[in-house]
Amino acid sequence: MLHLKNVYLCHVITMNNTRFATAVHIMTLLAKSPQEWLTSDWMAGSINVNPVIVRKEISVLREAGLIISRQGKEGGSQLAKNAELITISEIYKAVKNTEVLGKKNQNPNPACSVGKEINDHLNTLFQETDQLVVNFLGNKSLQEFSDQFE
Amino acid sequence: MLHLKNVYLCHVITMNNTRFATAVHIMTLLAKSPQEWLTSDWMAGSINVNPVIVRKEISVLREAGLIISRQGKEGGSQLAKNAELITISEIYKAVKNTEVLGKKNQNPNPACSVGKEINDHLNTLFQETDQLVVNFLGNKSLQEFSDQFE
DNA sequence: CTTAAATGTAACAAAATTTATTACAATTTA
DNA sequence: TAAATTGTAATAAATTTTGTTACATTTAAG
Repeated sequence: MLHLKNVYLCHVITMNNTRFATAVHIMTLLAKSPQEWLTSDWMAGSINVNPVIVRKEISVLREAGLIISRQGKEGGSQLAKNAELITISEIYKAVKNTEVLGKKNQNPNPACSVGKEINDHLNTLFQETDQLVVNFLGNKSLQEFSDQFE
Repeated sequence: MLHLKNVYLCHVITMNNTRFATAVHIMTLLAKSPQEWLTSDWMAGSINVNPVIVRKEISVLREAGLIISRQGKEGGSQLAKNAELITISEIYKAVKNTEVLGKKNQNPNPACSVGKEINDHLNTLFQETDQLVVNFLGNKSLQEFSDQFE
């Protein structure tokens, strides 16, 4: 039997979370009120999550160049560019932190011919799948998405 | 000795981000040794995870009709059909229990026009994306995948 | 008949990740 | 100066994922 002692090294942040849904919600709110400076507290009330969660996600979207913010009284956030010019894939790429097919096992057995190569082949498959999703979302604009709402 | 009927209920395998990777690893091992009965302990040694994790995943793959198992001494698992006839999407669908774009927020504010509709529109987007991935993986056979290994 | 090796799976424990909360400095307007 | 807000660190709570133990059951072989 080929049994290695298990080593717990996995610190990969995964995507079993609401970050994409939260980010799309934020971006839709901003797209619906392009002239206003929406506050994190107000957006948190629409999403129904803690305002600090919203501020953290805004921080990520801002670093991706999708949002601008201003501090202080009368502060808030706006889209950095027209919603026609923002694709859903930009939002996805900003918040994405794992591949769509999940994570790989960390220490497959190198003494086994399958264990030795599996992660190389899974990497190829996972990356191709990610690219497919990015291309798909790249054809959808934030404007189109937000236009669906009444 | 009590002879209780051994009923295997409550199959809830919780969300597992390495589940697809583990399942593909198992299926590749089986595809590489089509006439052997591989044991869960041996496969666990190749993947380098706990044997019970492997048995749980085998149970799911068996229910999906992809694997057959036999118990007792000399027991183990085999593919239920030729690797040419198994697609990667079948493996994906068997183990998948979340959408590729993640989770949705559970209680967006129904008093907000965006909060009220967001999950309907996200559902459409998430389902379309899932279908895209399934179609992509449906064009790849297990045989092709395992043929990549030396 | 007995023993050994394997599956099947429940129950529980541990680890990792995600989400929420608290606190407060800094910024900005009035 | 006061009020409202962002930005972020630190930490706690909740949830999910992964691992472990235990043991009934099944099967082959001596």
